[in-house]
Amino acid sequence: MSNLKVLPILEADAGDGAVPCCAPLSREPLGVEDSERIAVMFKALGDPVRLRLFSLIASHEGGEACVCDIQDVGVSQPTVSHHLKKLRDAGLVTSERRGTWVYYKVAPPVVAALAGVLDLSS
Amino acid sequence: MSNLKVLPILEADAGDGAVPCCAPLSREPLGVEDSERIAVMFKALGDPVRLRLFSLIASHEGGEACVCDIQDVGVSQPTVSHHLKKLRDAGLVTSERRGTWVYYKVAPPVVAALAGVLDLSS
DNA sequence: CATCAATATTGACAGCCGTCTATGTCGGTG
DNA sequence: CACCGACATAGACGGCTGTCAATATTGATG
Repeated sequence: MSNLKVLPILEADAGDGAVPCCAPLSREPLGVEDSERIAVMFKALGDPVRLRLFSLIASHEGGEACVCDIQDVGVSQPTVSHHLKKLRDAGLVTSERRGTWVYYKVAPPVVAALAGVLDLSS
Repeated sequence: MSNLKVLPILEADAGDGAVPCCAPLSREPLGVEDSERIAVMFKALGDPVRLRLFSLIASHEGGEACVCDIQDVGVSQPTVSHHLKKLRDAGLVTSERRGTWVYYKVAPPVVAALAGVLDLSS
């Protein structure tokens, strides 16, 4: 059995605990290119509102959430939309329109990548 | 045996894989307070130069590095110093003066906290 | 004490970022 | 087609951030 768990969202997607993006932080220093790519993800999570939005999406039933479910974070609706766009541009979430509503969910490869950076692969 | 590894730096420090700071991102939404505290860490890692500096410290022999060992990241010396201060203010690293040199190392509780946020505790 | 090497601090400046209001777009409904 | 609700985009604005050159501080060394 696997003692190693990542996000539930990921478990349904792939059984590998492999590092999909780059070397772990603690093994060898990040190259310039890797650091730029990964910093984009950390930067996106580096705002309290965005972190809460991401958390709300990740913890929502089914691993996805409608904007209307998560938009009560203390800022205006356009600001929420702006932050969700940033999360999407950073590759952390994906969005899909279904009728009137837009659903966001955590992008599967991403959290695995972050986990890999923190050295969880072995 | 433990299938679960965190940073080597941490392994020597504590055997627990417990969550030291807050609920994992994927289980329940982060509170306002938690999100602000954790966002500080992500934000500090959200700059390519700081991420490289952190990686250089984490991957350096003994888990610590002198500034002179890691300051070749393409920016001026004051800028390196500025970034190291930011990492320290974010609680990601600690610094210690030994003679002429200043040594930085990864703050043990921190990476465990980040790992906890990404849900690696169970 | 004078000097040097390693690191930190200060001050300045351009550019990015988070926020808002106003407005646009798109789908559903009558 | 007209209207409404959900969400996105545009534009503006104040504040923060990354960078540098210049200077200060701190410890070792002669």
